[in-house]
Amino acid sequence: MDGYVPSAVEQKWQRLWEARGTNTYTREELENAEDPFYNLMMFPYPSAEGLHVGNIYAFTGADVHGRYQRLRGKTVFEPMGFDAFGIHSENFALKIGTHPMDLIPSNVKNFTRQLRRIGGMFDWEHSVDTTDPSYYKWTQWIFLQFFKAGLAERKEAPVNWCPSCMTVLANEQVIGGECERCATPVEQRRIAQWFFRITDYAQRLLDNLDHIDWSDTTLKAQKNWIGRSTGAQLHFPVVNKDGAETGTKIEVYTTRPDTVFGATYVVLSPEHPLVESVTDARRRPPVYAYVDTASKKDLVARQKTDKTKTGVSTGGFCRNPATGELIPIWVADYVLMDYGTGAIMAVPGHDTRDFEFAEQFDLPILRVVAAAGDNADTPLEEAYVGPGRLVNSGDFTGMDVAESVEAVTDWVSGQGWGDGKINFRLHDWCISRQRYWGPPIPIVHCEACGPVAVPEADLPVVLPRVEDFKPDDSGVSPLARAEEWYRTTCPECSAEARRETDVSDTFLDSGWYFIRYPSSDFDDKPFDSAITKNWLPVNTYIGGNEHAVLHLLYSRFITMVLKDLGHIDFEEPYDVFRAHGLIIADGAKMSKSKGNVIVPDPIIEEFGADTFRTYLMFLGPFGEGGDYRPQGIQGPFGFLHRLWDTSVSAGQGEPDPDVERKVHQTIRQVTDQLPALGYNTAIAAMMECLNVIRSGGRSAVRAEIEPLVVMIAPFAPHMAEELWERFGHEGSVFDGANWPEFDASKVVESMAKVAVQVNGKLRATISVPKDALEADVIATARAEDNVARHIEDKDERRVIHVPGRLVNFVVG
RNA sequence: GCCGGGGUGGUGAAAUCGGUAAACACAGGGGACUUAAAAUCCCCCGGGCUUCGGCCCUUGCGGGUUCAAUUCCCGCCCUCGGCACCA
Repeated sequence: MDGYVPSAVEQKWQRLWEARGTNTYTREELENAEDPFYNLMMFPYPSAEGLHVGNIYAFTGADVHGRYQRLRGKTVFEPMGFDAFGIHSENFALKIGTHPMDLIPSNVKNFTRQLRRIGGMFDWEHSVDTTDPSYYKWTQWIFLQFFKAGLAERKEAPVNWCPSCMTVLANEQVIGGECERCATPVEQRRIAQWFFRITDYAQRLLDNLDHIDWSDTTLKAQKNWIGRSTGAQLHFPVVNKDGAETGTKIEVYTTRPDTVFGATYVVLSPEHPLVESVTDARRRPPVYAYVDTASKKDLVARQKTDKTKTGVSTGGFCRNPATGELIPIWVADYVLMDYGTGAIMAVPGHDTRDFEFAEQFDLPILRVVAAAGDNADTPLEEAYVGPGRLVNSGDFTGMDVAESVEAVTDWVSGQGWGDGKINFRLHDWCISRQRYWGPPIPIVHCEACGPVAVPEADLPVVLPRVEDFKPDDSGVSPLARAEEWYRTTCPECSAEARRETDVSDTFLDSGWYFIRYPSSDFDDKPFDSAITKNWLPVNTYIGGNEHAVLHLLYSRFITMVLKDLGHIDFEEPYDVFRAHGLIIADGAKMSKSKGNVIVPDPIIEEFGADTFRTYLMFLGPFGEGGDYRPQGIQGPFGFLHRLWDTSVSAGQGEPDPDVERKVHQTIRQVTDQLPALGYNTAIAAMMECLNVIRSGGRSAVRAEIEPLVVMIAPFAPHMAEELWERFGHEGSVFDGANWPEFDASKVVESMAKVAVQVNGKLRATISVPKDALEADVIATARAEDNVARHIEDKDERRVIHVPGRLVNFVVG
């Protein structure tokens, strides 16, 4: 008998798959595919280190799903590509002094080699590389569709700026107000940037969450991120020194319009346009100084919540429209310009932030909500935000807060100084990056015509190879130094003009790649409509929850817009999304600094890809991740060896009835668990089954072992192919609906094991016929020595019988 | 602070429409086979007590509901991930 040699089997089948085109499709095959199943996984960023275990874990879990669908007879399209633009590649390239245009291709090559080695069912004929001009040509095309539809606009926005690195920093690169690399204090700068108007779609992005089948945690993350809140927008009239209205009104947004009677001051954000006009002449120096300081702070420090509140009085006043009283106007950086109207009515009695601020600056705190047991004069030790009744609130005094929001809003809008309003936390999507390594934004700036779209026929706007791509003090992209590149003529008036020198965000690259995959061989269009119709939306998308918000939200948004513009006929890109867990080592996230990074190549070398895949799927629930322990791989390794030995030595003949029952039970369980991504328990069930088949050293007949070979195929595809061939089948196990069926009549047990308890404590276990009468089961249970001992001399109060599970005697 | 996971043997974990807690596997121990080793097969493996029949305790902690709670309810603690003054 020949033994299992993983490397030989794996090389053989990887060669055969490639030669036969087992996993690749031609254009005609994609057009005509029957029962198509688009199995998508999040494409990787091809780092210089190569694939890490986390990647392999995610891809294997997704590949298992695709292979299972294929064994069920679906035509499964499972593409793989590379998300290779962006700041990570660029910083790494700068660090090692290699140009990203040289670095990325070699990383991609290495990734491809590793990906082939783990035995994924990837269609390499339909790969994408976001840095390839043939791909980003269409990323630019998408930008143009947004631009033409009025969904892309240029406006000033603050960014983090490190004066030492001379670069724009992302929020996560600012640690404690300092640059993560050089510890220089970070400043804020205002730069004109391109935005996509995702907030126009906020409500739809939220509503659709109700009818897509996604992991619950992901849905919740999206919901929170969109952050819909209902409230009201109120106007507070500004008054002059004599108390007369100036005609200017401060718009505030509040979710608690019912507490307006308790608004004892108003706060403007430092960036608010009314700051200047409401400030009293004598208060200008401190107010301007405060605004100046606030604008210099980096964006992260600006939003820190644990610092003590700062602010400055403007000396100006406005009228609380509910009480008619004059209240002061302050400026404070705890009010953010980007949310609501950039101004708030402060209700210190019932908002913790306002309370804190009022204490700090000795502003009046008024109670307008009383909890049960409190009255209008009960002093407030802290802001009260709970339920209760309105007090000190004019005609509304006495009303329950549960109804008061609506009632006050109605009153306010009747009075004409406000209206109900819905707000979203979601901001417009800033897609500009003042960086080099990304697709140039396809816009030409012309003195006369303003920003003009590059004609689609002129795409792609190729990113030029510039050797000096280091960012500098200008705060604009390194492309702004490539004069021969950016100088051009206006597509509309032919005057001298200048190209946009910002590149776009990588989330734009990854926002539509799944649409490109099946059409990746078309040069003349981003996607073919017939193929797109046949394959999209994606059936199952598997990826990490770290992308629960941004990537998934942006790709939903792009899909929605493409639908509205008539390019596609669906608006949600992924029917099913499942988040996988994180793989950790020694109870901690893998990281170089901890020295617990698992390098996959030597493991595959030693045990083979099939064992590695099976182990990764076995070590914990796929949705939750697990702890990688090097020794644990012995389990699946031994299991696959035993499965091999059992298969190659299997004889002909009738299956043993007990073994056959176990096999059918196993088919049922695995068929149940695989589509639900219950991989670890499915593998355990197969191990258990093999243990029964081999128990006492018995050898199997083929009918007993063959279903197991097919069921292990998603996990150990190479080995399954080899054994399938040795069983005498033609071609690949994955060509055809070869998944085994279980026979319900062969699953049932004739005897049931029943637990016998006395007062809930286990006293015996009995075996009774499955269809035994209740009276007989109870009689058998009562007759057990150890049961009889515990119930004699006692009152029997109740007997509980759960058929097939237990009998419980309640005595006392 | 808020949102979302999660806390079960020496270890990774299973079992959550309430019904025998610890399946499967790793590590460990014992045995069979072998000249030997590997492989394979069999047995033990949460803690304590035991007259070897069993008994008691045990799913982060404290309460509760129930004949019965890892599972449901209330109040805590710890931990991981995400968000962070969102008015």
